[in-house]
Amino acid sequence: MLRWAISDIRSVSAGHATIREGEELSHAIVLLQGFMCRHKDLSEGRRQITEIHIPGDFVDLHGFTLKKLSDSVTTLTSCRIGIVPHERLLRITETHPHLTRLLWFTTNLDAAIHREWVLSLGRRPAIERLAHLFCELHFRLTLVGHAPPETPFPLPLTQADLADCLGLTSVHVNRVLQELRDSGAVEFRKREVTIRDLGALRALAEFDPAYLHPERRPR
Amino acid sequence: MLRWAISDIRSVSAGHATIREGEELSHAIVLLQGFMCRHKDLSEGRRQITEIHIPGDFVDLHGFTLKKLSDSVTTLTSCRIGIVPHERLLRITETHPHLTRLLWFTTNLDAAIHREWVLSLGRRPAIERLAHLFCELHFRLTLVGHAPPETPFPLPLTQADLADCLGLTSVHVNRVLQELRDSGAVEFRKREVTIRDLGALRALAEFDPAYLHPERRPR
DNA sequence: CGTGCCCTTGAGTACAATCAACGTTCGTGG
DNA sequence: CCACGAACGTTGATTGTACTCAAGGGCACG
Repeated sequence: MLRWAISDIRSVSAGHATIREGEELSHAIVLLQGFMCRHKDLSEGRRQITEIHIPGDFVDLHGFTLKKLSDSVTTLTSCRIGIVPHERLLRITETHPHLTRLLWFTTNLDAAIHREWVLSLGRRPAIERLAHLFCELHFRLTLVGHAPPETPFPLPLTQADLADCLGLTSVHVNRVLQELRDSGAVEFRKREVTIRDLGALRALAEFDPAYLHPERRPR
Repeated sequence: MLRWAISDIRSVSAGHATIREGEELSHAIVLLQGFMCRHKDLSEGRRQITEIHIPGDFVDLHGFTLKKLSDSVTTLTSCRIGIVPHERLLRITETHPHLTRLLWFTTNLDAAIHREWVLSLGRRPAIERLAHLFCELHFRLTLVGHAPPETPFPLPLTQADLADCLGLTSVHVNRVLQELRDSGAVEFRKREVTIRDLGALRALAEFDPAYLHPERRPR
């Protein structure tokens, strides 16, 4: 059913600004392969990433009702994306209430992730922020089968990207990453995360996956 | 139509935890009068407010698809709230696609506000965060006719509440508030905001109301 | 085998936190 | 009506987390 909604599949290269803030949208994008991020930019090069997208995510489904985004979407790696015309989404809302609620659910999930990030940025110190981000991505990747348990999983972000997720500088991320490595909880090297002690990592981050609503996911 | 969805109207006193994290929901709440906030809590009393709700807001519409919230909702003042059973929302999604998209839109608006907060918390210094929050609330209150232009408008938060919105301590909020007052842009006293120079305030905050999508609001 | 991107380290600084005390306002009950 | 207590706001002194600036190293890719 959702497969039917995809009108086209495309490849996009890494570092490509797929959607720019303020653009008028006529279709939505499902990420099929690769990593993307949503971000907002301020003067003087200040940049804040608002979400990391992994395969399976709709990256701009909220654009179906908003029509214009107030943030941008950029590829972190080369990606394969599915194009879903708003017109087909409109038809789904007219004829498939259940599917509509499912789509609505996925945007609400994004919002729940945003709120967790607000909490991190507002109230967690740098080391907990990093730990929490690793927990979140590990959990989400596991849900879609992209993080084999107990092995390193790919996370194609630079330390500067991590800094833009966490409201830090890359210099500080570098130091905190070393702290995490020394603590034995988790390592991040060459765009790969190796979790050494998941329990310790989650405890440090006060990570509770409930906000990701794994029990209500389709498929 | 939305009026019909409300099964009951209730009064709630100030400081009342209306919804607690993890509760199973069977109805949604529209705020008719008063102020509420959504927040998440961490160990050792750390608290982060994730959104301020004003009259007209659905405070937990995302709970319709998520069923369990990962945050709590608390009244800031005494409030009048409308109860909207999920069962009626379900019926709306089955029979009124347009209205469904409208409800979906409002939850996407919440997410857009969350993203702006992520940006503030991650990349704006304290004074800009405060300025931006005042801009946001002024703009939203104006949209629903609760902030007469050019006069003080009520904002029933303590400095500690502001701190919990902005990821600061109340001590620091106090100092930054004085700075803002001295700058001539805005004053906050006795739970009232007086904007002295809206242009300067918005410039300081780099406030662009586009993310609030005023053009797509119903009513 | 350079050139650019990313990571690492060091030294000095600043913004915001903590700790602590005191002031103000307001509601309540004696 | 005044006395008291609680909640909120203000101020000062000190500390610490994270930033800035700066320089150097590793590595991949052309």
